[in-house]
Amino acid sequence: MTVHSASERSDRNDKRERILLAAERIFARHGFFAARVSEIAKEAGVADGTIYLYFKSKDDLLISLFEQRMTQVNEALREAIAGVPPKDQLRAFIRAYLQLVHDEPGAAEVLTIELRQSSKFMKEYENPQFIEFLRMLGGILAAGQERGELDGSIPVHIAARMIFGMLDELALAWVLARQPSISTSAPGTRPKKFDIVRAADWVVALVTNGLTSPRLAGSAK
Amino acid sequence: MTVHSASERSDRNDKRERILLAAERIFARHGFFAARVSEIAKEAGVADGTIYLYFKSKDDLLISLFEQRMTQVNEALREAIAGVPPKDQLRAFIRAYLQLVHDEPGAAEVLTIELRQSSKFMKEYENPQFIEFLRMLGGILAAGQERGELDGSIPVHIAARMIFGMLDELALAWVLARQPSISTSAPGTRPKKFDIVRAADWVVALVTNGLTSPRLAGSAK
Amino acid sequence: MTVHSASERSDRNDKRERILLAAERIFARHGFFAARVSEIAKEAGVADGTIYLYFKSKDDLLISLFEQRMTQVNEALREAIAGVPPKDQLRAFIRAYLQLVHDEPGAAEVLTIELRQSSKFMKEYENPQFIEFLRMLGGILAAGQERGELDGSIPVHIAARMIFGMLDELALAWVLARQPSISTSAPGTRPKKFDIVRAADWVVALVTNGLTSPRLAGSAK
Amino acid sequence: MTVHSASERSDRNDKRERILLAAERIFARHGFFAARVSEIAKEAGVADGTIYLYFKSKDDLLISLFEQRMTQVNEALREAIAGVPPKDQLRAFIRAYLQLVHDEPGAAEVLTIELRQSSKFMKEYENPQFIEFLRMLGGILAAGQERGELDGSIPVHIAARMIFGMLDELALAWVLARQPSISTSAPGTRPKKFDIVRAADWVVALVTNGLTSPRLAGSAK
DNA sequence: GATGAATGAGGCTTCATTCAT
DNA sequence: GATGAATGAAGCCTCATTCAT
Repeated sequence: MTVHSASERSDRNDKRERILLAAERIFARHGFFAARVSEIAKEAGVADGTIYLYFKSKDDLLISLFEQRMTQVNEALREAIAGVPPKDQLRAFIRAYLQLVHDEPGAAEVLTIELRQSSKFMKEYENPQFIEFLRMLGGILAAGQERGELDGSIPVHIAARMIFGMLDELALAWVLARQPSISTSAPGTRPKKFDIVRAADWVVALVTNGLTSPRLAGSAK
Repeated sequence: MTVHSASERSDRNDKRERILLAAERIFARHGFFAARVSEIAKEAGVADGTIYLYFKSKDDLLISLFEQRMTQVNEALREAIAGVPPKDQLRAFIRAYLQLVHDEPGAAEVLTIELRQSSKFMKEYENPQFIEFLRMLGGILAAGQERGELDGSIPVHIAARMIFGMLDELALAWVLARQPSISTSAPGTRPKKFDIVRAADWVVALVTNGLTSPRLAGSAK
Repeated sequence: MTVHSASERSDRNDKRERILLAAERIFARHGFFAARVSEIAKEAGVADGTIYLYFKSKDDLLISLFEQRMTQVNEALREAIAGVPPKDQLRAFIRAYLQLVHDEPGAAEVLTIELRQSSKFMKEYENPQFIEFLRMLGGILAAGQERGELDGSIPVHIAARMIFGMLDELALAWVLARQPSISTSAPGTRPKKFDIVRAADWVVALVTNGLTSPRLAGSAK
Repeated sequence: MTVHSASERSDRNDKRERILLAAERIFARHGFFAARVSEIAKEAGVADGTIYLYFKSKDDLLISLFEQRMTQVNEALREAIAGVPPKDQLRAFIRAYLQLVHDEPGAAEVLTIELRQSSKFMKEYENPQFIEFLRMLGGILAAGQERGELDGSIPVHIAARMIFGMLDELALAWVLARQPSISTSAPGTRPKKFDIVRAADWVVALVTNGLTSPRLAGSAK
């Protein structure tokens, strides 16, 4: 309401956002457990105690990071499929997801690696935004089934999981492959570098037609 | 050296195996970082210090567990596809993998959740048995491509990753769904229970023919 | 300096007094160490920093509270014995003290419990108002001895301490007994509730005649 | 059962006792809150972590210290009045208590100062051994009343409290007076040194006959 | 080999105090 | 004067690892 309101609110949001960004970087670099709160504070350019003005605990910091980033992911995906013809929405969804991974590798690393990590969070905390993600993907598949375009024999929630599994594994492989590689790992052990954006077409191809050779596909059934 | 050698060696192996089994249970229950070495020792029925006679460190314990279990998995998979006609090997591989998950949920939980755990292990340590797993799966796919049965436009190592991603995600969803679950989680948030063994057919269906409705598949291309 | 001086000074005193009152309540509720400066500020309706405009530190706040309250106590006691015949002053003193405890249980709790709190305050800081309290009580006793009404074999400063000990212990027992008590303490463990004002007569009786049965008292010596 | 049992048990008890003794000294020196666990460990000649093998927390350490020392006090008092004619038990009790204070000033300091300190412990934790102490003292008084030797008009539990108050205050004054005195306190502010053992007779005198001059006592009533 | 009591480095977190607004 | 967000020092406690028995 006052002239200060806007800038104060933005200051506050700025600092909160800076801490989240710093946490993202540090979690990506060391993993949640190995990450030190003091290192996050240093990276964010704030005092250790300041983090606790914005987050209840280190755990809360990770959860907040999940929620914020997954919310952004869901919003981006929702936009990506908005106005797209139903039959092309699955392709749009997959492409948009891998594009996000490409554009925000740090976020992808945290979401991909830490998300499932440590039963701590998978068991006691059900990421509501991840649920939402699966719901959106499942909705696209269900609509396709209703239109008769997609095979109805695979339960939608299972199919959604499988597709997420593919995307997630590709994201992980890509994220790990693009590391500067600190250690002198034996050649060939690290995942080969590849174009994650281009990989979207492979996922789409697998999901829509499977791996069966097109030559055989017509006569297969 | 003595007449006791055999039994002593077997005693030694027994104890090592007991510790690994205990570690598997505790890691599955709490996750690697939250697991306490002393709890593993208690579960194994040995003293804390005894663990360090068989393993260099807690890290080494997890890595050894990975190697041992993945080696067993690879052996089981190798047996499962041995003697199977090449065109049926992919199906056999997928079925065998999910059957193993079903039979050894504790091992599956550790492999699935902790495997990607924390850059700590994915970056500094390349699980050689996991590489071998991907190589085996990739080999099946490459052979199929060479026989002209499988589409060659998707790189083999990418396709192998995608398939592993599906299997891994299904395993994770299934493992988490079967928890007794202490807390009263909101309805619908926890993955629905499903038959992981039956899910194999869905994976095979997706991988071979995709999700496109069979009616359309013929006329699609 | 300005025409506002008076009201400003009184504003200032008001705020200082509000902070002292808030501190008294919070110290009584949690004890000095467990009390948070920010909670005192909130109770007083001022900002955290404001407290430091009126007090040097948290320690200073406690000490100021002691001085202020003990000064009030001493004034009240001085008034209570003023104009009272010498031989009745001890009784008046004791009654007035326990009446004060009854009327200001919060102050009593802080004075009683925190007064001897931690060597921190008993060793490095000699509460001058407490000294004054003992001096006043000792003066009454000395006068009684001089008049031959009181036995001179017990050193005055020791007798004063003993009387204060009785009063203080009764105050403590009474203050703790009147707690709403959150926890369900085992029956009989918490001090029984009693009338602290009426207890004054018991103290007077003990101090003047001891516990020896009146029947025996005459023939005792 | 084995030859090691005895010494092992005694080793364990030794270390526990050493930690308790160290805690007693450090608590007496700085007070509970200002005392540092690491300083206690150093004083006890053990590592910081070792303390947590014997006590759950710093709080538990203080509570254990209370219980142990008060148990010893109660045992000593019970022995002191055993075999003493009922009419002399009160005197014996008082003397024994102040003798204990004299012999164990460190314990007395902790019990006296920290016992009531910090509502934390007085509100949430009712020292069962202190209850027992009051019960023993009350029992002596009740027996005296039944025999007609003591005046029955003061409730026993109140009288017990008053006597404890006297003893406690004397103990406190004596403990604080015997300090080497680090700070340069103004002369006369610190309690005068006195013989705490001799003070027992003053307490007995006050408790039995009051302060009224013996000359007047006979004609008083 | 086996034990498990002891170690002690190091992290998360709190909170009295400051100071720019 | 008043504010309250920010600071950062410092403490309690954990737990992987060691080593004397």
